[in-house]
Amino acid sequence: MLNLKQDHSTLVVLSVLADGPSYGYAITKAIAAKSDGHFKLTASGMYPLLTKLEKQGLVTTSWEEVKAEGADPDASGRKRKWYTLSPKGRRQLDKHIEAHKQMQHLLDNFLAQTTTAPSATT
Amino acid sequence: MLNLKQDHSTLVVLSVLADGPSYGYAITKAIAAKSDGHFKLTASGMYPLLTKLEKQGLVTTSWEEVKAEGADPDASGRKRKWYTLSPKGRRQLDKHIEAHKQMQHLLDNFLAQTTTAPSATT
DNA sequence: TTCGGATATATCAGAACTCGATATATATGT
DNA sequence: ACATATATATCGAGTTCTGATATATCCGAA
Repeated sequence: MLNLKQDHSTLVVLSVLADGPSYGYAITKAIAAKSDGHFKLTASGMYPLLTKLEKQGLVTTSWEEVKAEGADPDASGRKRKWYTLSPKGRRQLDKHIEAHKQMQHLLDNFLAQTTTAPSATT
Repeated sequence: MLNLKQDHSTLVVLSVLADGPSYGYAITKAIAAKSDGHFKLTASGMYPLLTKLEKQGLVTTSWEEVKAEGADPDASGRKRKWYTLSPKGRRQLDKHIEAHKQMQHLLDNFLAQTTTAPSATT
C-alpha cells in the first residue's frame, strides 16, 4: 500500500475528478478502488490538497446536505463538499500527465545508460 | 530543468555510483550530463542526501587530497570526498528501480481507466 | 598579478510537505 | 446500545525543499 506524495496525489485526484464531480471521502475510496488497493491518500493528505486545488482555481466547490431516509426535511443532516474540475483544472491535468510521461521517459533513458543490472553475461 | 525530489534523487545518485566511485560535485555534473540537462540536483540537495546514504550504509566514503600540478607536496590542497556504492547500496538500487517500475505501471493503469484525454475522436 | 569563474564541500533558515492522531458529527447495521 | 462507516477538518512533531550563504582552492585570461 503506497502512500501518495503531493505530486502523485494531485495527478490522481484530478484524474478522479475528470470522471465527474466528487467529494473528499469518495475520492479516497475511488483512489483505493481504481488502484486495486495499491494507492492510499488519507484524510490528512486529501483535505489540504483539495483546499490547495481550490485556491489554485483547478476545482470549484459546493456544499450539499445529505438527508437521511425519511428524515425531517428541516433537520440538518451530514454535509458533503463537492469538487468539480474546472477548465483550468482540466488543462492542468493534461500538463501533469505530460510531465509524468516525460519524467518516465527521462528516467528510463537515464537508467538505460548504465550497467544498472547486477552483472551476469551468464 | 526538473529539480529532483528525494526519491528520484536517491535513484539517480545510486545509479551514477553504480558506474563507479564519484564525489558530490562530479555527481551533480554527471546527473546533468546523463539527463541531457533535464535533471538538476543542487549542492543543498546533494550533500544532505549523500550523508543520509552514508548513514544508511548504502555508500562508503574516503577523502582524497587534490594536489595542484607541481605543488608543494606538504601543502594541503583541495579535498574531495569520494563515495563508493556498497553491496547493500547495490541491492537498494535494484529495489528502487523495481519500485519505480511498479509505480509507473500502477500509475499508467490508473490513468488508463479514465477519460483522461480531452475529447476528440477526430 | 589580479580577478573572475569553475571546482569542491557544507550549513542555514524559512517554507512546504508528511502523516498519525485527534476532534466533531451524522448514518447504519446488528 | 454499540460498533463501524461516512464525512470534513486541523494539529503538531518530524522531514524535506531550496535559495542563500560560507569557506577555500584551482585555473585561465586580461
